[in-house]
Amino acid sequence: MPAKISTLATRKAAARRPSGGLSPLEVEAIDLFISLVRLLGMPKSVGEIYGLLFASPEPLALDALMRRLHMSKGAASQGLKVLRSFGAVRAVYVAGDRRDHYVADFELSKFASTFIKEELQPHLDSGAARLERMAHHLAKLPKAEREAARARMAKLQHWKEKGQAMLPWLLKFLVA
Amino acid sequence: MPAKISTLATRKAAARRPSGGLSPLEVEAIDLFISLVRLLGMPKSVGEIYGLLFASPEPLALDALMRRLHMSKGAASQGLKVLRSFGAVRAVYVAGDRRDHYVADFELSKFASTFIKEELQPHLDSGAARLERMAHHLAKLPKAEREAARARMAKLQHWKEKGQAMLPWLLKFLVA
DNA sequence: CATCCTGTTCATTTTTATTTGAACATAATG
DNA sequence: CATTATGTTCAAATAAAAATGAACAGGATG
Repeated sequence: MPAKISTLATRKAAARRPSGGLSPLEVEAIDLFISLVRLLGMPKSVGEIYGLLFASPEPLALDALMRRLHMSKGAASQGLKVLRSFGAVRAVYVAGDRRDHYVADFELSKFASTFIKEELQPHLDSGAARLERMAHHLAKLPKAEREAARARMAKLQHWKEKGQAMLPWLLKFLVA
Repeated sequence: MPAKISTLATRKAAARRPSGGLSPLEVEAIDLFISLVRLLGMPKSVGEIYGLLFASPEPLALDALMRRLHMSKGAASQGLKVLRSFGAVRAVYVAGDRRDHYVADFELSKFASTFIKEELQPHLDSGAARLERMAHHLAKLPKAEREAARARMAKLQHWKEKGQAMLPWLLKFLVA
C-alpha cells in the first residue's frame, strides 16, 4: 500500500481530534448549515455533512463523517447522495486511498439552480395543471356561483404568473 | 334566536352539500394550497383551511371547517390561529350568528411580508450572530489552518450579505 | 345565575420523516 | 480466488411533527 500523502498541516489537524471531536468552528458551521437545510425541508443529517465538509480543510471520507458526526453509515451514504445530486459536494481523488473523499463545493449557484429546478418548478407545473382543471370545473358551475368563483381563479392565475416570473430572476440573483 | 340572513345563492350552495362534501373545484383549491403551505413548512391542515376558505363564496365558521374537512376542533382552531397571525385570513361579522366567520384574504402581500419577517429574517439574524462567533474562534486557530478557514468564512460572509440584500427585493416583488 | 354555545389549550395518540444497522453488491488486494 | 475494504439499500426502529379530543375558559342567553 502506498504511503498516504498529506501535508504537515493536515496531519497535525487530524491528530488534534483523535476521537473525532469537533472544533468550535466546526460546530458553528454545522449548526449554520443544519438550519439552512431545515429551511429547505431537508433532513438535518444533510446539513451536518455539508457543514463539516465546509469547515474541513481536507477532503473527508464516509467513515470520517460517521465517526466525527456520530452518524450511521446509512445516513452518511444517503446524505452524500443528496448533496451530490445537488452539486453541493464533490468527490476528489486522494492518492493511495481507496475511499471516496468529498469536499464541499462553495459555488452555491449549482445548488440553487438544482433546487429550483427540482423542487420549486414541479410545484409550479402541477399548480398550472390544477388551474386548467379548475377552469374546466368552473364552466360546469351554476351561474349564481360562477362569477364569484371566476374572480378567485383569476387571482390564482395572477399569482401563478408572478411566481413563474420570479423564479428565473431569483436564480440569476443567487448565481451572480 | 334571530333568523340567519343569507342570499338565495348562498343558501342554494349550502344546500348542495348537506353532508359537508367538497366540490371538485374546492378539492383542487385545497390541494393547491396544501402543496403551497407544505413548501413553506406548514402543516397540511393550514393549507386545507385556507384552500376551502379561498374557494368558498361565503364566510365559514369553525364548525363548518371541521365538518367539511373532517378535521378536529383543535386542528381547525390552531390552523385558523396560524392563518390569522399571517394575515391570510380574517374574521367577518355575520348578523345573527355568534360564531366567528372567516374569509380568505386574497392579498398575498401581508402574508409574504409576515412570512419573511417571522421565518426568514430570524434565520439570517442567527446566522449573522454565528458568523461573529466564528470570527472569534478563527483568531484562536493555529496559523497553519487559519488562512484556509478565513477563506471559507469570507465565503459565508458573502452569502449572508447576498441573502440580506435579496430579502427586501423579494418582498417588493411579491407585494407588487 | 345556571346553562348553553363557542373557541382554545394541551396531554395523548397517530402519522410521517429520519435514522439505524444488517444484508448485500462491488471492487481492490494479496 | 478467497478475503477484506468500501459503499448502497432497505426493512425495522426511533424521533419528530401533527391531529385528536377532552378539559377548560369565557361570554351570551334565558
